[in-house]
Amino acid sequence: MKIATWNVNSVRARLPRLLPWLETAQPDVVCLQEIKCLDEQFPREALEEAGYRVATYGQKTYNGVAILAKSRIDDVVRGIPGESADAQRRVIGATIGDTLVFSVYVVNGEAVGSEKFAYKLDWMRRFADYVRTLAFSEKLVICGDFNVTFDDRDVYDPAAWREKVLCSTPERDALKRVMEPGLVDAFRRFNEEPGHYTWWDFRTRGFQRKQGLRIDHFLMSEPALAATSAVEIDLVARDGETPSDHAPVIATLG
DNA sequence: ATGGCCAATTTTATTGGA
Repeated sequence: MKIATWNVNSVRARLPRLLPWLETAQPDVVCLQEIKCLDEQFPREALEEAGYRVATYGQKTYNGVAILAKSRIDDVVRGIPGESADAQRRVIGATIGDTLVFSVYVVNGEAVGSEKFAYKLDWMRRFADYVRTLAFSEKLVICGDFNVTFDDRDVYDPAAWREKVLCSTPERDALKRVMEPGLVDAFRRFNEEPGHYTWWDFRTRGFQRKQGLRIDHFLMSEPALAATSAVEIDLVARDGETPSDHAPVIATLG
């Protein structure tokens, strides 16, 4: 089974890239972030015609997450349980077969010390409290755009980014708290080398200059990790016409 | 040091992204 995560930066704008990519990559499950539309605006019919069932948690203009799957999507959880109805829509989870899958879009944070940065740390703490309640003895896959790098290997210019947003110690500590109950950065089980990125800045032509960050991750419980044979970044999907600024990441289980 | 690109809406500017 292939599970993919992709921050598509608007699902409606990206549909001309998403549909052929599904045809080529043939993922069984796709976790989308930044769909940037209401549930009723989601291109559900086109994706169902492509062979996927759809669960969305959309929001106007900003944020919004979704899960696509070729098989049944059960027990859908939208948002962090307990948060208000008008909360930013950043997480959706569901049971697919024997695996609990979450699509997560962590707050960007703008700049270290800003109001949005404080909100990011608060959101991550609330998410960590929720994650703590999940079953780590089962196959648990929490993937998405975490907007945090783990270490210098994930950063094209570590000196320039030192303690900047996406690379700061408080954010990295917040991510560690999410993982603390028993989740692993699955990508690093297969590749220890620096220079593997999942996001590149449009403005600086970062992709063409190979200047990016690794901020899209697969966090897995040990049972999920044990079933995983590969975690790969799809650079082809980031190239070409009208790409997202993020590449998809694909985990192969079983 | 600065800005650059992209998407959506508030649309011919602004906001947010990272």
